[in-house]
Amino acid sequence: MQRTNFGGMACSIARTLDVIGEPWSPLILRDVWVGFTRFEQLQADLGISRKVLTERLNHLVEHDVLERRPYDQRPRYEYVLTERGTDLVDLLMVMAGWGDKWLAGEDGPPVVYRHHACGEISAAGVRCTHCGEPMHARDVDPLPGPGAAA
Amino acid sequence: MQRTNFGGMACSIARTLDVIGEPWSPLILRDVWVGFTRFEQLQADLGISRKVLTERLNHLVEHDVLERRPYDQRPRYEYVLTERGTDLVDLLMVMAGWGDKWLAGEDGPPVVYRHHACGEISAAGVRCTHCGEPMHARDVDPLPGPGAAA
DNA sequence: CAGTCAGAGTTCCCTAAGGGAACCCCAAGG
DNA sequence: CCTTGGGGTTCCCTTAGGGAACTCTGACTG
Repeated sequence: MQRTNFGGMACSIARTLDVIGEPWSPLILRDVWVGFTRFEQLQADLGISRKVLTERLNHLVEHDVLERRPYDQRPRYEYVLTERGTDLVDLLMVMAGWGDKWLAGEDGPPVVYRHHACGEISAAGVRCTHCGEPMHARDVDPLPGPGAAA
Repeated sequence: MQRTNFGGMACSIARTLDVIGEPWSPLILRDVWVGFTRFEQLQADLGISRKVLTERLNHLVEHDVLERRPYDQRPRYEYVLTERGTDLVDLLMVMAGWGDKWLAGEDGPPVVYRHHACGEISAAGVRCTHCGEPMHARDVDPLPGPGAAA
């Protein structure tokens, strides 16, 4: 194998990258999320090579992140987020937040997010699912888990 | 250019990918985070080609995610997270959470995280920085921001 | 003080993956 | 029955990743 396969590593980050770590995959998910769900739309919006788009879509469908389904009597298909894929949008929002904070420059962020619950333009923050307090790099200790390598 | 450059897109996700979207980059950051900070350590732990490791480290240093600094009188260097880099660990924790949830299988997660604030084994969750309520794919509307393309 | 050693890269060759353009297939519609 | 448009395939070319060998540098070692 030429490109190293991360899927077999005993690391959930590596395994996640095996699913969505290839170039373009997160942008494809972003587009599907915001409503560009068809092959031609994705190709036009992203400017991606059709060959690579085909490969990525197949990969994402195989890994149950997207579902391919017909939207017409004719052989026309759209791609929609599965439950797994919908969960990945959390990751996209955190990515967008980092880019907004560190890379947006003078003009400010190109896209903002209105949160339905409070109605405000806001951003995604990371918190502990147990106690609800902020959870950042220095706030945790990584420890071997049950699935650790023998 | 052969590999498409995402940095010029009016999208913070694309811009973030321009910084850490290449293969191996997130795993390098993970390793630096948990304490593998030197060239030889990274190479041995990841099994990455030395050539590619050199390229990735330079790229991450250029983008101010890592800092290269000497740790000896001899020409020996270690890589440490900058403030930008430390912020990126949020992203890694969300990635790990997704992998734990969807890819860990029977054995459970290979690594778990103990949160200092509450002392519990926990996970990273995404919440609105404004109101503190959960913030997922269906909870937001993306809208054009001040830095939107003309 | 020549020889060795370890860390931190470079260099080179080979293969595979991305870019781009052209081509193909199929079902409707005119 | 010819065109149109969505959704891909195919082909060729270039570049990026893998892997192994090589280099450079400042200690240590006898």
